[in-house]
Amino acid sequence: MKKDMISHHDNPKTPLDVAYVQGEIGIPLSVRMERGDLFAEQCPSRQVLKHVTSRWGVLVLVALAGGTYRFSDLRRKVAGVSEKMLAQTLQGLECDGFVKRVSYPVVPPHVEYSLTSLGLEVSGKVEALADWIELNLFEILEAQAKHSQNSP
Amino acid sequence: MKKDMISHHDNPKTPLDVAYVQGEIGIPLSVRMERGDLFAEQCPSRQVLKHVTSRWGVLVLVALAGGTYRFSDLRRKVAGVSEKMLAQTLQGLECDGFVKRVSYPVVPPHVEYSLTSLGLEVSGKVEALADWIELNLFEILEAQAKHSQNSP
DNA sequence: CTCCTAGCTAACTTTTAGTAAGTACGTACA
DNA sequence: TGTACGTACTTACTAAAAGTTAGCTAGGAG
Repeated sequence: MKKDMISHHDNPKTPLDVAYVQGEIGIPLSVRMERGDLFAEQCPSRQVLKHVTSRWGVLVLVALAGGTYRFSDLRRKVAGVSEKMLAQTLQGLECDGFVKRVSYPVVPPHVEYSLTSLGLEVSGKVEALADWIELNLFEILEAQAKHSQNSP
Repeated sequence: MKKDMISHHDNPKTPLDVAYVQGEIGIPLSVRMERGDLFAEQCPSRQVLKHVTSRWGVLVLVALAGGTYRFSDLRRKVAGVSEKMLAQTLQGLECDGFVKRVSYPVVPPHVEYSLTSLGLEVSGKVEALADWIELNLFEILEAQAKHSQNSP
């Protein structure tokens, strides 16, 4: 029976979904006027969200809100990040237009990273979230402790 | 020489870091008064951030801002999420005290999920970020396109 | 007697993150 | 002359996480 073959990956449902899978992105003005929809499975906004909210993406955006950094300085600031993941994260944010990369052709290499105006905007949102978590951390830890009492 | 043995994992530096690795969390009032520090490698705020900004965590928090949902309704709303990941995400958010789970002992099972007051607060921050991305999606897509021109 | 439902969990596969090592190349030091 | 250094990466490998599929529960409908 074929109708039992419905898998976990349901087909796209929204008009935007249909547009996305048909590769119509970037062309029609009617679509360009609409906003993204994160609840739509195929919406490219999910990729952007992924970059922004990735483990290191958040910290890099918050760090760069403080100004221009070199690669190694950024790595020191964002404690725990590996060179590979920092490079990968920065590339992701750069291709989304959030981060500007300026490379000077000298030896040893000198590369500066900073936020674009678009990046400064997301950074603000991300920083608000980060701040809230930092401020309410101990309230959260108390809630965690209370929760683990119920199911030890 | 031992000082050459500095690995990628640098030792904790901040006072909070030291407190965290020594397991002093939850006890001293002097620390309880301070806020978390996401730039500190060992700070528990990073775990909370991970739950909140996880791929499905964001979407679940935004969805639940719209009210109380059952498991399956949530799964329909958050298109693309598997049962396993939804369960895992909800458990993470529940143990951080953001989500309240109410289970009715009936067959078939009936479970309702909603935000706590703490959850409503983070949800606000997360929603602001999500909204910004949805609103500015096409500006971002333009930046992406411009970027891929430079390096095809 | 069999299937259906809702909300999971266990076993397995695929994707992603993390670790260590290597690359480039001009300068400084031995 | 050689070799060690510094910065910003990349590559190869391994550990961890996410995704997929299948199964469980127990009462009610057919």
